[in-house]
Formats: sequence, structure tokens, C-alpha cells
Amino acid sequence: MANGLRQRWRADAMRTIQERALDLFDERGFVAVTIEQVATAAEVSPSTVYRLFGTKEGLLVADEFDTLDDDALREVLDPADPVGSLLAAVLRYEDAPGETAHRRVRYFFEEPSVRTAACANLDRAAQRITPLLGDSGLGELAARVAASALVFGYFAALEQWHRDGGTKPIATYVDEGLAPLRGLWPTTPAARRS
Amino acid sequence: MANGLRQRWRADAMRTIQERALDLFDERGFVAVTIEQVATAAEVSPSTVYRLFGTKEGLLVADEFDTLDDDALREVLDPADPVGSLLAAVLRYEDAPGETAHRRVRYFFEEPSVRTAACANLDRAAQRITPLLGDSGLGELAARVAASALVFGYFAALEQWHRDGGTKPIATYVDEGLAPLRGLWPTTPAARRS
DNA sequence: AACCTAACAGACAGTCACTTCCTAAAAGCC
DNA sequence: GGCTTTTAGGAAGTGACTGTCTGTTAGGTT
Repeated sequence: MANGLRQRWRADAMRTIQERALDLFDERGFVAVTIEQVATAAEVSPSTVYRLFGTKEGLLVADEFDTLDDDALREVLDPADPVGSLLAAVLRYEDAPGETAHRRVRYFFEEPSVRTAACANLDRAAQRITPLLGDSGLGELAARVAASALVFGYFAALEQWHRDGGTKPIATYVDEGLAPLRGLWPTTPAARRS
Repeated sequence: MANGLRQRWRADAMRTIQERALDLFDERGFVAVTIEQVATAAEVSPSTVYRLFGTKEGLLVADEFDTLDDDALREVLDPADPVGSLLAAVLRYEDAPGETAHRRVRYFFEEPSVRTAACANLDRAAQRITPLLGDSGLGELAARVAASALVFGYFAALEQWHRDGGTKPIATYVDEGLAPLRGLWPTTPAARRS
């Protein structure tokens, strides 16, 4: 069902398009590269690029998190300890060296339009997380604020990581930076970890 | 110096352009209105609209906060009690009924591209606030996270206000929603208020 | 008051991100 | 193997945004 030829073609195409795009961006700079050039380099049509990534910035900010359905999201994020869940996700992610990840992050903080797109993405993530956080007894307003603080706090930690040169693991920054946010949730997160 | 004819023309033009644009947006919808139509309605040239607002979304998210210089910002924002400072600013703002403010906010949460632009604006605000927060003894990482939590927490409160119909004052939502964030800063904010 | 110059509004042309619609082909299903 | 549905690609159009250039005018100088 999720492994038909079409899905495989789609996944492969997305990966190669993203890699080709990254090559071009690194070589000539983000703004100087047109979608048509990316499409040509990846041997697909421009419309395919738009269908798969939506926007030019989407080539860089497209994330497997976005494609997560609600059930999978609920599995990943523990409403009683969102900071811990996020940290676990980051650790899992750093273990699997996607290689393109580090190349991509640079543009988040160096290309304004990409940064904007990343913020929009985070905002969407916060909106998805908000109802889940409501499960832990938080009111709607508190859940909304907490979700924003969580995702944009993560982004802030990522920025600090980037500004420091990206040597230490990202998880360090997330753990330290978001530690104060653990207090935002009524229940004690320590009890959940084991 | 700040009251020459040119500055006055600029301020007047911005106000009328914004009002005309809002009229058109309310009438035909944001996406259906072109910059050229706005320019015609406001009796200026399209290039003037771009010079004054930068983007189409800028017509809605342009904010007097953005034009604040660093000194004025430092005066408004108390590093020891940023939540209180923000609340005070909101209260000051609600007292002066700019009239267009409430009309504008609607688009923040109903027009995706405007929401994106608003997020980008908030992100820029967080970057400006970060160094100020460093003054209160926070480390760079902590200051960055706190600044993000503050501005996007404010946005979350504003969204809740909007979703509730915009009847109660915004300050209520900000006060209640950001209350947990007061704990993020080491010094006690209560001592500052009087 | 006449003059200078620096800024600024407006006009124009060009680029490219993005959309919409269509057609052909390949995948999935029986 | 035939039928339906999905989807990749192509083509044409729209409009946001960017440069550059020119005429004008505000604001200061003598």
C-alpha cells in the first residue's frame, strides 16, 4: 500500500531533486538558481518540482515530520513530556546521518526567505501539536503557548548550534536550551522516562 | 528633523494606503486584490507601495514596533520583566484604538501568506530582543529561547483571542497565557512593578 | 530670496515564482 | 488483458517583486 511503484518513484525523485538542488545552491547561491535549472539538473519537469515541494524554499525545509499523520505524531510526542519527546526525536535523527540535513540547516539561517519558510513550517507544527498538549490537562490557551514555545524554542536552539559552528551535537543545545520549558507542564516529566 | 514634510507625507501615505488596501481586501478578499489596484485606490504608484511596505503582506503586518530603534526598544522592554513589558505595551496599544488594528489581525489567522509574514516579523522581533535579554544574566542560548517563547507565545495568545471572537481584551489573554513564562527569568519580576 | 543638492515619487521593463489546465502514459485493480 | 485512475510533463498565463532612470521637490546654504 505504502510501497507501490508510485510511492517509491516519488520518494526517489524527492531525494534526488533535493540533492541536485542543494548542489546548485551551494555552487551558485540560493537566489541565483531557478526552479527550472533545478528541474533540468534532476531530469524532471518544473511542474513536478512544484507538485512535490510546493515552493522553492520547500526544497530545503521539506521535512519528514510534515508527512507524519496524526496517529504517528501521537506516538512520537508524549503530552506529559514534550521536551523529552523532542529531545528523543533529535537524538534519533542525529544517529541516522541523513547527510543532507546539515547542508540544509545552513540555509535556514543564511537565506532570509528560507528562514521565513522554516518559521511557517514551525508554526504549522505548533498548530498540530497544540491539541495533543491539551491532553495533558492544559487549557487551550496554555497548550497553544506551550506548543509555540516548544517548536520555536527548538528553532532557537538550532540557531545557536549553527552560530557556534555546528560542532557539538544538536541534542546538547536542545536539552540545555529547552530545560526551563519543562516547568511549563503541570505533571512531572521525570516519572515518564525509564 | 523627524517632522519634516517628507516624513509627514510618508506617514500619511502609509496610513491611507493601508486603509484603502484594507477596504479592498475586505471587499474582494486578499488574494483577489493586486498591488496595482491598491496603488490606484490610494492614488500612488505601485513602486511607492513597494518602497513603503516591501511586500503585499507588509500592507497588513507593517508595525510601528519594526521602526523602533534600539534605544527606544531598550526603553520599552525591561530585561528583568519582559512579560510585564509586553503586557504594558499591549495595554497601551489597546487604549489607543487604532481601529485598523482589529481589522488587520483577522488576516493574520485567515490568510496563510499573511500568517507566514507575521511569523517572519515575530522572528525578527525575537532576534532583536535576544541581546537585550542577555542583559539580565541569561546565557546566549537561554536568551534566544526566551525571546522566541516570548514573541511567539504572544502570537499564540493573540490567536486564541481571535478564535474566541475578539470580545475580551487582548491583554487578558497575554497576561494569562504568558504567566508560566515569567518563571523563565531568574530575577523576580514582582519587585520591578509599582 | 535665489541656489544647490540630495532624496524621493513615479514610470517602465524585465524576471521568475507559482497556478491552471490539458494530454498522454503508466500503475493499479479486476 | 482490458478498464479505471493516478500522475508526470507541457504550455500558457498571472502577478509579485526588482532593478534603473528621470523629473521634481524638500531642506539647507549663502
